[in-house]
Amino acid sequence: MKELGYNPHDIELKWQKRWEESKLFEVKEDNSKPKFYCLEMFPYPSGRIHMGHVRNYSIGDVVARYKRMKGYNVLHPMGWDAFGLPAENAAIKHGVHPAHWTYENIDFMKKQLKRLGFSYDWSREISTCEPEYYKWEQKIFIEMLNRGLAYKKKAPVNWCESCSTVLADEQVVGGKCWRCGSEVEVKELEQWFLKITDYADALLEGLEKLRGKWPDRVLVMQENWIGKSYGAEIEFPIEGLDRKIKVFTTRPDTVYGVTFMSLAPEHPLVDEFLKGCDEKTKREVERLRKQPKSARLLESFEKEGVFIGKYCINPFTGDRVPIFAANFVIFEYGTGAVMGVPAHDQRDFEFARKYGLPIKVVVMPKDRELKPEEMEEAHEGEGYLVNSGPFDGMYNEDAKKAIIKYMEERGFGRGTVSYKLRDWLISRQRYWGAPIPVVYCDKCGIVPVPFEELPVVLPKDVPFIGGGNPLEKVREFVETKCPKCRGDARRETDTMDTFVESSWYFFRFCSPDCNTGPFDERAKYWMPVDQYIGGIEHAVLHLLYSRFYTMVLKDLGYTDIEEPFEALLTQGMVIKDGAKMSKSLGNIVDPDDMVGKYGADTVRLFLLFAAPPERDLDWSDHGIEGCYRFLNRLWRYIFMHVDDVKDERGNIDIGALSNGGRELLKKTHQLIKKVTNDIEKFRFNTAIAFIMEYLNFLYDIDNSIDWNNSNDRKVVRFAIEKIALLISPFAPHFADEVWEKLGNTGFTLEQEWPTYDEELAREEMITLIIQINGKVRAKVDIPFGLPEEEQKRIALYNDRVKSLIEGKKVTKVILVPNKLVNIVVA
RNA sequence: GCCCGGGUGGCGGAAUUGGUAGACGCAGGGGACUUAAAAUCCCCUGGGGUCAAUCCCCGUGCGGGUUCGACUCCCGCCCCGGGCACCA
Repeated sequence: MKELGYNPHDIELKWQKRWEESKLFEVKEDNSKPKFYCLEMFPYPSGRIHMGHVRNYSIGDVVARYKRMKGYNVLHPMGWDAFGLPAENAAIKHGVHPAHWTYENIDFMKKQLKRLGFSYDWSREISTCEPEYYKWEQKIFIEMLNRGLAYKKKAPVNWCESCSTVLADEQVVGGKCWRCGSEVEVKELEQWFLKITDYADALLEGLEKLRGKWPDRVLVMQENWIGKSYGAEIEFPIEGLDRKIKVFTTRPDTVYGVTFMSLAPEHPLVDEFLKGCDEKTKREVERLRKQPKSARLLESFEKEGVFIGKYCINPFTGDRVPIFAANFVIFEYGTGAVMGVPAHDQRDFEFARKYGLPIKVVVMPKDRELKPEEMEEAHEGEGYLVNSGPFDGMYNEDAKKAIIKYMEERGFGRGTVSYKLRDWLISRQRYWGAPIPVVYCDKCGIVPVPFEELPVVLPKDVPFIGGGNPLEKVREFVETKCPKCRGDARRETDTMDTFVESSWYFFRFCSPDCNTGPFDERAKYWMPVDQYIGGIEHAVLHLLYSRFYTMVLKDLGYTDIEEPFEALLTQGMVIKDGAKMSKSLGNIVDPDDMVGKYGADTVRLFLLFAAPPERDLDWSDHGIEGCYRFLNRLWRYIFMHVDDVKDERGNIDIGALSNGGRELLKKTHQLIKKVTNDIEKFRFNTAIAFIMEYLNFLYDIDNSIDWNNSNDRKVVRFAIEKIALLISPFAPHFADEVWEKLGNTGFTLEQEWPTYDEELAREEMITLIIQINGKVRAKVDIPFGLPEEEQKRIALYNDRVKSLIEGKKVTKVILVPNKLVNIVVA
């Protein structure tokens, strides 16, 4: 018997070659099998794969391989989110062309992924920077433009100076750029937007369908982001002018308590009123306007207002109400105007106290009497209306409805809803992105590029010197003819946000070679994605945009799918020494080093074993050592016995087994059951733990196996074969090597997932726990399934129990059959 | 402030339709093998008590409660991570 050491490097390269040669991972539509679309978020080709990628893709590979063995026709593609700023920054810094930089990275990272042995159908690989890809993105954009879903407007937008481009709201995190972390400023610019707000309700309702299949926190984050609130619009006439101020409020029940009005400093009415104001007031308002938006949005920021000399009339009371420009009012939210009710809104309360404005109580709590002069804070809770004319005495929740009805009948207000979600700003003033396919003509205005002329190809020859979009400097690109009138025209030089590419790439994977549209009927077979796996950081970015795009594609007639991702798994970060791996902390562990040292199977196994997928994973150099030891130990066991059992095929005669053989058979069925159930629940860590436990068991009973008994040997063969199949999703190279050593042909991936026999998996002996008053006092091994009375009797007549309960009164005996007896004594 | 997670040995983590707390791995200690080391194999390892035990007490962030029995359920807190937040 020769015993060779475990050599992951040789084994892994051998199987990777064979998988590739046999096109094992390539799939076609096949109606005879149920389909399963398993997708992991595709990477940005930044240069090297990092441990977070490896974790993400290891999880995905378990799912894809397991489902394949379960008989599904599995689509498991991979590609590149290839447009983006780092490529362009590299060009400016090092003088390499972004395309060159990107393709080199793709090349390198693809090799890394292949070396890890993931089961991707590489024939479907896509890179979003290719004209064959973004051509369709441009077509969809034009269709959106034609439907009014894409539009251009001048608006205050987020500007990142260090990236020298604008950002969408979702891409500003805590006032900082999501990519580079530098402070974002507000600029007034004319920009392209996508009308995601048209889909606010659909996006919200869609979340209901995803409940239970997406993590709750992602649903909550999207819900918060959409920020739907119910309320009313109320119109306040302006004194001495035939104009009205429209406010949005969620508390129409407090309208009788309005004592001032506040407008966002940017509100157009403020400009009008300022005309009649003195210089000091003008300067004050100007000062408020100049306060940086990011600072203004902090709760701790001082609330300031300026009286701008005008009054409006409360349509309910006829009261004269002074109008302020106030820095806490956000122009973009609601109507940019807020009615001030100091008695019932904390912020208004503070404002009123600061500027000496009256406080009028209109909602009285049940249990106490509010007196304005004694109040220390606003009463924002429930109560009954007072000082509210015809609504006095009404419970405030009922009053909301009654007041809305009242003003709707009289025409100065109505019930409405408001959203926090704003339209998606997609223009980027950078080169390395998909060109926005429109031209500007002095005569015809904004003209979309006709379909036949797509794609608008990104010119290759541009100067990368930094400072502004290089496309503007390319005359051959900018100077063009108007598609309508053929006159001189200017081409749009903004490119699209790279989140646009990733909003529909999962459709493209279904038919990546389609040249008649973004995708074809094959998408109907594959979509939706059955299991999507990626980081939580995309909760309101990519995952929201993709849902929006899918809905748009449905409305444009491209698909019937409503939600792109049927189920979502968000994996945690890989951290080291309590912090996220980063260059600055110097705690990066490079996957290549680990693969070089231990092999891909060990690296994958460790990432799956060290923590459940959704939780953060602490990288441990010792921990991976343990997984390597485990594979070595498993290898040794198998090669100690493989020659003895290799030819022992055929049915096992259970009656002819030794005790050891019978035990092993039972434990093997338990193994199949445990691993199967755990994978179904994404509990890969406990599945692997049980395989480890099983291996310890194999060593323990090695001497109890009757090696002269052919049936015992058959059981050992059975055990080794099942291990190979069960470990295949976690350590596929190892699995195929074992499979082959057993004299089998083909790949484990092509085998059926093992099934277990409930009867054979059952323990015939169980440990009965005997408690007295809830404390464990004895344990006794008894056969499974004894009559209940018998189990109680065994407990009560146990020697130790007898001595402990002697002289005491047994008041109750509780039995959990085959598990536990609790004897309650007085 | 509001909304989600989470708090279990020296560490990563097991165990919840309420039923042996600490599986598995790491680290640590002891032993075997070896001239030696590495590798491997075996044993021990939550805290405390007792000469010792197959014994007793304590123990799942804290304080109460429900229950024969609580890591698990309920009430009130504390701490950590994340999201939202002057949103009218």
